[in-house]
This record gives sequence, C-alpha cells and structure tokens, in this order.
Amino acid sequence: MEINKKKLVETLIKGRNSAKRLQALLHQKVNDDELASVDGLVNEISESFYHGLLVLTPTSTHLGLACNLVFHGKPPAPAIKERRGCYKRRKTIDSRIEVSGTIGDGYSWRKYGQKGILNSKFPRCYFRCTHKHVQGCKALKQVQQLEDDSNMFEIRYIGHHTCAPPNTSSHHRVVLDSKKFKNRHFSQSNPSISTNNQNDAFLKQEDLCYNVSLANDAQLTPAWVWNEIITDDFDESFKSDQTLSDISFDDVMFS
DNA sequence: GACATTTGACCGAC
DNA sequence: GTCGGTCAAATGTC
Repeated sequence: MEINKKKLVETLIKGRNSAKRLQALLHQKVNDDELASVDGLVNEISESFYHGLLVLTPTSTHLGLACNLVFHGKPPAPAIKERRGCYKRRKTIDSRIEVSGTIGDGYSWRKYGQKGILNSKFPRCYFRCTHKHVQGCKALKQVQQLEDDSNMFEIRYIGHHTCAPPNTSSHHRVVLDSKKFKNRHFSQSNPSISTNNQNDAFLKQEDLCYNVSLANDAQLTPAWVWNEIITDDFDESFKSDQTLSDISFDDVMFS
C-alpha cells in the first residue's frame, strides 16, 4: 500500500508540473505551432492523473457494475451553430464510452432527443448538461441499452463539463434526481424500456450504488478522488494552486 | 409558471 | 436515399 501511495504521489506531482507548464504556455499568445505542444501537455496530464487514479481504483469496475472506459483522443470539432437548420453535426469530437449498469453519474442531464437505431432493439437517448445555457456547458451524453438483456447501458460522453463539477454529495443528488425521475417515462415509443419497472430498475441500482458506497467507503471513485485532491489537504501546495483548483475532474481526465 | 420530457421534423454525413 | 444527431413545439410534471 505504501508503494502504491508513493507511486500515486509521484504521478500526481508529475501531473501538477505538467499542468503548470501548460498554464505557462496558455499565458502566452497561443499560435498554431504551440497548439501541438498544448495538446501534448494535456495528454501528459491526463495520463498522469489516470495512472494515479488507477493506483487507487485498480479496476474501473465499481462494486460489480461493469464500467469500462475507452478514450478517444480525437481533435475537438469546430464550434457548432446552435440555430436550427444551420448547425454542424459533430463528426469527430472528444468522446469516451462507458458501459455501466447505472445511468447516473452525479451530473445533471436534460434529455433532448431519442432515436431508434438501425438493427438495435433499444432506442438511443440524447442528453445535454442541464447547465448548457446558464454556464455554457457543452457536455453531451448518449445512452443506449445493450442488447444482451443484461440491463447494462452503453453511455457515450461527448465533450467535457465546463460547469461546476458535482461535489462529494453527488451520490445524494443522483438519488434525489432519480426519485424525481421516477414519475416520468423513460420512453413512450419503446415499451421495452418505458415501463415503470425499468425505471425502478434504474432507481434500485442507483440506490444500491449509493447505499453500498456509504457502507464500504466506496467513495473511492475517480470523481471523488479528484474532488479530494482539489479540496482536501491531500497536497497543500497543490490545493493552493488556484488555477488548478478551477479545473474540474473531467477537464483533466477526459481532455 | 417554470422546467423537463416527448416526438416529429430537419439537417449533415455517408 | 438512408441514418444518426439536433432542434423546437407540444405536452407533462411539480
């Protein structure tokens, strides 16, 4: 455990140093040539924090809920026009795929669409961050139930949250949101996932996740660790770096 | 009344 | 032309 701790400190310190270098770069006028350096540094930061977090959470599974992360380092898409009839479709953009038995992640999402997908039993639901208009958060999320009847969901996250990250009480918020969600229909066009039983299944998984996390100190999720790094006395010098404190977990992990 | 969800239409990529 | 992603009016919920 001591060795793991040391490795964690080393990787996090490396991440901090990379972030400071990135900060210095960003303070200058960034031209096209420097953008490549910025991208490289961001990747370096992501890897450092990711490996550090792997030490704390050796597997990405969370209490039996499969949770496989896949990173796609594609360049961000150009800014899209929001006006209907004149918008750019996102073709290549930062995204990651998570397979999970629960759709909750602590963030607040608003559903903006649903589509039946060719050769797929279940429709795909489209969510955007609730704070899109208030805080300009561009994070998107697509949820589709897997076809193997395992009640697992493929969740694709697109872009990063620029809104305030969920705090340590996020598990609580998930449960509260789920109770609110309970009275709503997940889908009306596809009875296979629109039943209240299906919603109840979501809720039970959410509640289970929350309750077990309290019982077994399962707060040790990447989001929690990140929050601790930023807000706790894990590393006082790190904490005192105001610039870094303003960066969310997703900003570092999934940039 | 405010906010969230549904759903058909619209649009771009292929 | 088809398919997947997004928009926005209509509708629902609190």
